Amino acid sequence: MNYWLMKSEPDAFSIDDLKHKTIEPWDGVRNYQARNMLRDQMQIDDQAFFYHSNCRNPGIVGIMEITKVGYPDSTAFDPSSQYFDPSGNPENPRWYRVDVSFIKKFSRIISLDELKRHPLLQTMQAARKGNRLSITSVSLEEWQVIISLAEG
DNA sequence: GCCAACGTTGGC
DNA sequence: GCCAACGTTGGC
Repeated sequence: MNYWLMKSEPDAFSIDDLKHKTIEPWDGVRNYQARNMLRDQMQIDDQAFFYHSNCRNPGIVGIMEITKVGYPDSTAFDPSSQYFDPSGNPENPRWYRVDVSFIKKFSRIISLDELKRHPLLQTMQAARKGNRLSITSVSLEEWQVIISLAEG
């Protein structure tokens, strides 16, 4: 079982949007490192923190789970999609997505500032300065610390 | 293969 | 809106 952190801009898609859907394809990821995780590493029942980025109060807002392993992201082949990639080729898909589903929304945001300050979270990739990767892995230890912050 | 120019992410 | 920190592109 793996743990992840996945970013979304709440103006585009928030934890409250996810809450109202049974299954949601996590599409539009156009970065090779993140693609490799989507395609090769994520497994059914893995859990992921939902992170609100590029907003007034960035941070972790809840939990979701992976409900379908990586499969081609068809938005890359759809000219009407904002995620259309004109260099793409359906016979040899470049971009992948997984399906996720809502587990819970935290009663408070675990802010980026709090992640950065916590002594046990200094190793967290998502909290490092300059980090732009929209999907990062989370260790079991980091996961448990954050869960205790959210539930404490 | 190098690297300058350019584009994007995302905190602030 | 600014800009640091990347990732990508393309000339050479």
